[in-house]
Amino acid sequence: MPKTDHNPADTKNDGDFSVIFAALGDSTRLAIFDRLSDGKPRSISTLSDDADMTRQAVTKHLRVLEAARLVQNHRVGRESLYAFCPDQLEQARAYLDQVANRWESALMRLKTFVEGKNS
Amino acid sequence: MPKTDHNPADTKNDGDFSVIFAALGDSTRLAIFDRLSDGKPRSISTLSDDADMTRQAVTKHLRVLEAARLVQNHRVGRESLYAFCPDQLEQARAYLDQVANRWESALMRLKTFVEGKNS
DNA sequence: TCAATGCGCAACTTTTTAGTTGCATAAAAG
DNA sequence: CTTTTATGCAACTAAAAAGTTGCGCATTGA
Repeated sequence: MPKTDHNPADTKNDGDFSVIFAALGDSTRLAIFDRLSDGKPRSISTLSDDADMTRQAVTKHLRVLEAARLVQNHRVGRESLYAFCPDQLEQARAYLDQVANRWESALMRLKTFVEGKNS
Repeated sequence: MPKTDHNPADTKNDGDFSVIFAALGDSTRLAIFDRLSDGKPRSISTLSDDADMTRQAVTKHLRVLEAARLVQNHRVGRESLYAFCPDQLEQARAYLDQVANRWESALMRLKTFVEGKNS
């Protein structure tokens, strides 16, 4: 019932990417990430100003983004600045490209198959 | 505190994309989506075989993917077949490209600025 | 016809996530 | 030195997500 067996390298293969997508899968977090993509680091207070929720809530969202390594944090003085971090974005893009390519290949095979039958 | 005001077109702008990412933000769903990218539609039972959870749980995941329009469903006989659906994948890719481009532009501006100071 | 297969629906439990409030502390600004 | 600003931590509530079980029904195949 569960599985034939459990290949350890199997489930962790895409589990990595799902963390990135999960982090982006909340409109508040996506808005923050989007906003930080202009390269300017911002403090928690600044990011909270347009967020119609408490600063604490925003803090939690920022930590989710940080845990997914989509943003980086460094403290300067009394402020905690969050900055865009491009690495995982690239990972996500590469993964989606891979999936899209697999789909394209499937389309091509189908096309070839159909054409073969018609000729 | 909450906000200066609430621009109606503002929050819904990326809320659309967050639905896609949320759907992919679960390792079970991402694995299913990944698997279907080979173009072959599969039944719920088939997809449940490698999922180490109940068929009902898989069904729920499939409906989340369907609601995000990442997969399509059509029933044939007693089987409910789920098939890959490329449209929203393209949307997600386009969005990530856009963010990446904004980041690149920011980098370029910074580079130009620094070079300007050094000369 | 009868058993097996594939699903759907509904009710339910468990776990996570989102968000809040209250309080304490460090840094800046006056 | 006092006040304001920016943050952190902890405990808490509320709501959504993940997953289960039980049952009933339609399709398929023997």
